[in-house]
Amino acid sequence: MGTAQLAAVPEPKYWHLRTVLLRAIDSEFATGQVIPNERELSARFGVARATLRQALDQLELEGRLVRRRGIGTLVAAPRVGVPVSRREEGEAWQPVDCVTAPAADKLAGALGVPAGELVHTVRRVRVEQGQTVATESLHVPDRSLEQVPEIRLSGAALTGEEQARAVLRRLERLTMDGESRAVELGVAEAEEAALLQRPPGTPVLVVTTQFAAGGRLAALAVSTYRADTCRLTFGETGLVEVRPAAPVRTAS
Amino acid sequence: MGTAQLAAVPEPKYWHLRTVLLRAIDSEFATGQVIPNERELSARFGVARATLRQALDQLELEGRLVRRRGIGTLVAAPRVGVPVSRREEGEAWQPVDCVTAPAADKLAGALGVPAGELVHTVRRVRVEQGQTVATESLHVPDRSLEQVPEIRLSGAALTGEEQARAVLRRLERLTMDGESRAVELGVAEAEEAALLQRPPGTPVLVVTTQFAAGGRLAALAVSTYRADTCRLTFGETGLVEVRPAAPVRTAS
DNA sequence: GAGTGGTCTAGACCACCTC
DNA sequence: AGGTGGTCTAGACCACTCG
Repeated sequence: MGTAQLAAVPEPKYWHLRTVLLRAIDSEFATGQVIPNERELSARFGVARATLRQALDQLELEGRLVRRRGIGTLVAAPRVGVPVSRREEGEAWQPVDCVTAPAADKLAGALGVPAGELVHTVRRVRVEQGQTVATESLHVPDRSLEQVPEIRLSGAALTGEEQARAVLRRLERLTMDGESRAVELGVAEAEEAALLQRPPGTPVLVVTTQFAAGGRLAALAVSTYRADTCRLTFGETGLVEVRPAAPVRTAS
Repeated sequence: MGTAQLAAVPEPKYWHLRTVLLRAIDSEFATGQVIPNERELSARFGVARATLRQALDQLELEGRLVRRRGIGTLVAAPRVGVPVSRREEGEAWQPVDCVTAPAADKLAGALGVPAGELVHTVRRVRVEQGQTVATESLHVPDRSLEQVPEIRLSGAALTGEEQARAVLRRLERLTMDGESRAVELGVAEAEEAALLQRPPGTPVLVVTTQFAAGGRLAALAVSTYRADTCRLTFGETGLVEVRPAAPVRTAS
């Protein structure tokens, strides 16, 4: 008779380890507390250090652990809820600099303008609770600002940050029809990783926002949020205070 | 792909490898094409297989590669845009089953009802282009449906799927005030991973949706989307087509 | 059976931090 | 100096897929 053996295969050691460690940090450790070091844990569980690290990698991806070189591995704080919308974001984002240059092919295609068109790219960072949680490149074709009077402060050369503020102020005067967003998983490359104070390869949530004005694409923002510390929130804020602290698994 | 030199420098080998491989799959390989196997690549680049795998891990996390045991490593197709909203989702989700049980502490807390309250949990999967891209647990406290007449089809016992459809139909008749969403990174555990046809530990985008009716939380949905293949889209759909990406070719 | 990716080991050295 | 996590090696065996 057909004996269907589905669970005949034992689960990998690193996955079992993850489960054990997850229970441990949920019950025996407090946020911010340092857990035993990797060499001790691997000895205690009787596995190679690489195997233990595989389990820690998982928990770090889930935002449950933070590893600090030279320090140790800490239990992570719950993720911060970060509202994603143009409202009430004014204070959250800090302009860093701005470059104005002809658009490369790829960027021009994404903006729907001819290659070589002049585009302002504003770089901003978002700081939440004293920590940089996101960086953004906001691309604004110069033609989008044609109707908006230019802002001239002085004859002196503007710093990058001043240029950024000038572009943002002009953009604010545009009446926007709406926004369209996409969210996907990515990794931070060198420059972004540095701004986020994380090593290259750090997982990030990439939010692409299209701003429409006059039925056309007026600007494009590419924001990258630290996936380990951020929970992006959308829609009516403060609808219900309830927050599912941990992912809710079915209670069968 | 060419045998590139590894610059002996500050950045880790695996990160440099990732860059080299990324350029290669962008320029020399088509979607769906199998790249050389790990042992050959590690030999060609003069690194240990584990190091090469670290680079492939990154590219897989970015959704650029797909690894299939026994087959090889393939260049992934661009991510699918998946609209996230209650509109036009009717067809996308397929009910699987439904369990009705008293809420455990954690779930009750998330729903804002007393522990032990009767809660319907509808399990659904979302199929896009023939592939399961998401699973969802939709939690509906029975008290939310009090005002909606129960649907009685027969005296016979209903299958899980029939129960699910019944709950969904009743839920549809509620007038909703709005929805509030959060998106964060997670990993799929055993059951979810199986539904998504992926191994445990697979990165997923977890979307938590709160449905409000009458100023109260009427239902809570926890949806997990495959992070490797999905790009979640919000807001006005079809505003402008987003997708800078790279030239897409397909292997025959 | 041959080839693939997945897991695991037991080391080694490095970069970073604190004392 | 001593401890931590980060990187890297050179193997080994396993699970899966295919011809």
